[in-house]
Amino acid sequence: MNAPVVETSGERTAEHSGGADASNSTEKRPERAAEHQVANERVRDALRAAHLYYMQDLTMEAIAAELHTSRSSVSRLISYAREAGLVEIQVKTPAERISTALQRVQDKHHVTVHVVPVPDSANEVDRLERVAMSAARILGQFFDSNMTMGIAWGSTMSAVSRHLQPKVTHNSQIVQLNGAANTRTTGIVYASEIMSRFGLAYGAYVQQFPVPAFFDDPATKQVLWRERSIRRVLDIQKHMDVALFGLGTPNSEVPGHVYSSGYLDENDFASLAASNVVGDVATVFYRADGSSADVPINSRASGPPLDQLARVSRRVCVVSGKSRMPALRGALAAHLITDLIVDEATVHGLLDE
Amino acid sequence: MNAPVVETSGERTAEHSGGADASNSTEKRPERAAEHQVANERVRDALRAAHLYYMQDLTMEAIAAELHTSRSSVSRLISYAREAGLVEIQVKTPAERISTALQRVQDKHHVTVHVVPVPDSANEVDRLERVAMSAARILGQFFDSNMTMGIAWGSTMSAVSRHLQPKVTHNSQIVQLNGAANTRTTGIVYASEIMSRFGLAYGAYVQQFPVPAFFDDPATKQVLWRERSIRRVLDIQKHMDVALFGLGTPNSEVPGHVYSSGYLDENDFASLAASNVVGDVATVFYRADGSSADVPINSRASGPPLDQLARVSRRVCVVSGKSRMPALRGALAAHLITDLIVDEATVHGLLDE
DNA sequence: ACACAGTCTGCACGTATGTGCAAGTAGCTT
DNA sequence: AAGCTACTTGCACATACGTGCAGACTGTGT
Repeated sequence: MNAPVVETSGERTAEHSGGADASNSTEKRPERAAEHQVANERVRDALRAAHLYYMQDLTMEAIAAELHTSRSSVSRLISYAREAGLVEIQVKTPAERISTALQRVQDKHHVTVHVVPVPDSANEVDRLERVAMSAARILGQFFDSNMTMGIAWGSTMSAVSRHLQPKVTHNSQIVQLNGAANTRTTGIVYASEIMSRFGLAYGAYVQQFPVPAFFDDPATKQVLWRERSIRRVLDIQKHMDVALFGLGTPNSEVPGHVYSSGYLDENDFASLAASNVVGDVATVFYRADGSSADVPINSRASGPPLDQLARVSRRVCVVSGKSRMPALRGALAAHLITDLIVDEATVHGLLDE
Repeated sequence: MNAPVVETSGERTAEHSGGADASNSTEKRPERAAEHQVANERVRDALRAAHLYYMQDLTMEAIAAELHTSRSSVSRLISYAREAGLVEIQVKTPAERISTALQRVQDKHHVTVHVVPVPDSANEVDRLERVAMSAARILGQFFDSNMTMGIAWGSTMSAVSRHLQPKVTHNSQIVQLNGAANTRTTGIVYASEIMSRFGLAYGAYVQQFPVPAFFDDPATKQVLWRERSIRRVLDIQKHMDVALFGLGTPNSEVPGHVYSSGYLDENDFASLAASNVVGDVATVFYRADGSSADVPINSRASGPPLDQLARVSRRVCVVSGKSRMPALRGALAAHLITDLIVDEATVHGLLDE
């Protein structure tokens, strides 16, 4: 009932041991019940151990004595508690520690900036990895029971998905914002993997969106968008509470997934250049001033129009690397972002205006 | 500007090193500024270290390299970050883990119960200490900027105050709910110490309440209550956002402070017995059914009437030890509590109804 | 009943973190 | 400028924690 479910065809990622699996769901078979009981006790003990450890500052040795077990088991219980999201750790930045320059940026764009410290020496890959890890942990604060989160999968989201902190939620769902298929693959495996990880971490239903990232013919999109199965997903997208996305940029050394995997051809790139495009969110392109109207490719894009996106109440953007700065400025201009998770160096670039 | 301030006469507790002190506040002397700068940098580094440690899972060794310092300094920075409340750790209990019996109690009394695990073998003193520690950490979630918290000091509150987790708040205040003076001492030192610790932990202003715990003559109270200086405090009490209190009980092996320190004489005890009193909150007594009308001593008590208390939006009660069970039942009957922090054994007793 | 696979446990060891101490540093006083 | 105090730093050691491994245990299939 609470296990994550992946709808629509698509491979299911192999899961880590211990996770409840929704498949084979003949319910209430006796072993299942016993298994459930055992898992329950484990959670019980983990919760108790975590409480004693984090709230009462006991050492694991002392906790072991109280639980009549070994210290190493306690260590494992507490690890489990953390992994299962029973323990939540936040680092809070007091308001007065925010530089006035950053404050000005925040006020101007109505955005909350979460700065991720990364040494200047780090390469782009490490940088992304670390921003993604921080983002994954911050995200838990934005998502809760009864909510819908839309995800614009891509290389940044893939990194985020690999570091998600589990959190128990009920009646929540994850919806894919843009299609994944291209001329070479159906893209479903890649996108599905990302989506599944989100679903698994939050115990949320996953709504996939089985369409190409870009249509060849806008008319096809128009037609398909009238299908009820597709409209159902579009409708969920329209009502999402949180949108999570990275930024694509045509000029990065580490180009977004969309720019490097056969989604676009030479004509397309020429067209983007002609329209002065600086970036995209979920396959929808925009210019430096934030405008996205009259960019030809957008009529073939599978992602939500930017003005629709801007109506979502929380819009979380994860950005790493200075090469995405133009894209970031454009996204801010378009008011696409309410919460920005970004590495230190990129923020500094942003402040020089 | 943000330093805690203790108003009204009363000794100031010696503070730990490093704490900003509000005394001698000739502002903007150059050393102060320099000192401030240094403290600022420390917070900056601590924040960064904490971020790298808790959000990015780096080892202290790695963080030391990034910060160009030694591993031991990083260890100290992270300790500092925790002590200063820059890091917040919560252990969350998923809803489905709450037993149905407890759920019933919660629903019946409109109360959220926070169960503190304590081994049955623990003695009353340890028990109190551990409940207090948990309470202190949970409390941070209830109190924030622009809020007023009322505190009914006593032995439980004293224990809580010793374990408070600092949290940065602005424009918040702590108000004392009942007087402290008795026939033997002014009680100010003891109460002031508790209050100060709260003020220090949250950076809140402290409003003391310099009256006796119990008046000899109700008329004196009536008169004093008309004084503007007193009415100012009473007014603050009336508008508090959070009330925090323990429970007194006449029949405990570890009696509440109020019962053991010369606040009451033999006649008083006889009177309490005659009225079938089972407990008190902030010097105001009540019976098993929660009623407090016509308990003679209440007209001489310095704490807020219970019906006034019950109008506060969040009312946090900390209880440890089965001996307080009758007092707890009474307090629940009187709807005095919205959040109950209590040890496991006592909860179990509560469930047997 | 037996063998097998999967899981859990405690031990022993290795790694990571906490802390007393001596030396160093900065600001203040004389 | 010297001397003082209060504080910070890194080292070396002490403690606490994480984890591979072998044995115990549980449930399953033959």
